[in-house]
Amino acid sequence: MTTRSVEVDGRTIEVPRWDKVLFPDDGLTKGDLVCYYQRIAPTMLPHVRGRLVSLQRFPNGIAEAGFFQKEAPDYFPDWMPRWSVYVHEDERHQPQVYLDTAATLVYLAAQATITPHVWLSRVPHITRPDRLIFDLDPPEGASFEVVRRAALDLRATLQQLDVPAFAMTTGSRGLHVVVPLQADAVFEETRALARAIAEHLARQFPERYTTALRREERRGRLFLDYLRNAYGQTTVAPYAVRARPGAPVATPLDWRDVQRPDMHAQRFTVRTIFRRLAQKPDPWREIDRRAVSVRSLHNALQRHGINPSPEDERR
DNA sequence: GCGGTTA
DNA sequence: TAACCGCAACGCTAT
DNA sequence: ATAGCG
Ligand SMILES: [Mn+2]
Ligand SMILES: [Mn+2]
Repeated sequence: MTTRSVEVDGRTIEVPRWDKVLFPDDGLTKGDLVCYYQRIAPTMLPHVRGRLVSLQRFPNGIAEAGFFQKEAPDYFPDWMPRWSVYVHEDERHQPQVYLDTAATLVYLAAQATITPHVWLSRVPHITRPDRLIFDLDPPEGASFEVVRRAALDLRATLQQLDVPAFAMTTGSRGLHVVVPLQADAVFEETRALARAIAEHLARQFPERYTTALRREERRGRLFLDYLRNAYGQTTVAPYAVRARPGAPVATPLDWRDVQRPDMHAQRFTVRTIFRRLAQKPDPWREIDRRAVSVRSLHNALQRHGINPSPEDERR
């Protein structure tokens, strides 16, 4: 009927309901989504290859409820890469998909995966993250300007520590600030360091930032969210499409982009991202070459008197 | 989107 | 035969 | 114990 096949990496992938409109406001179809991921794959893959993925799927379009899916079902093709993952809550292992080639991205899009969310680590060392992330969203009622400022403040802090930092629009409300790591420590350690950095910045500007987990205690201040630095946690993949009107794309930025007063979380979309990439290459293309060891990060924090509180070092 | 379960 | 359903989960805090 | 939060 409306099923069409595409050829990717020498594989034939069936795309059911090729003409199904997934973004009603924009007229974007599943075919458009499939073509997007096929075209973005060369730029996107270096950032997501080997990462386990949580699928955010919308078979009936974004006007209907979607769902998340982590466990790889038996009906996914044999060639889709799977890794056995221990799930604490279930006290068992289960197969999950990790991203590998353009074909994996295209197959997931054909399954109406609008947004892949990825781990901070990669197969085979899934307990050792190669990313440290801060998630910055505007507090209730605040403008994006607050987020932009926070990202620049956080960058300044990291710069003082000689730690590389990269920024990305999330395509929804805020920004991610990302530090590339050499995957030489487990999540418990990286989360403690992220927390120490966040608490340091919140102490420096207590009227603007907070690390309080209790909502009520935040009182209009931006929450420096370090909590995603944990096993099994996912964040929106670089160059993923978001299930929102306009089909915004989570877009890696350079710091010049962040300095622009007109920057915002949904600045780039499926319809505009390739124009941007033609104008300037992927700002993150060197991110892995700049990875720092967690040991050096720890030492840099100590030199500056930024230490994990005793509570964080207990096991 | 699809497999499994229920009416 | 078709309608309906499920499909994620970590670490922490508050209750 | 369970529920809520990001
Ligand atoms: Mn489960
Ligand atoms: Mn966010």
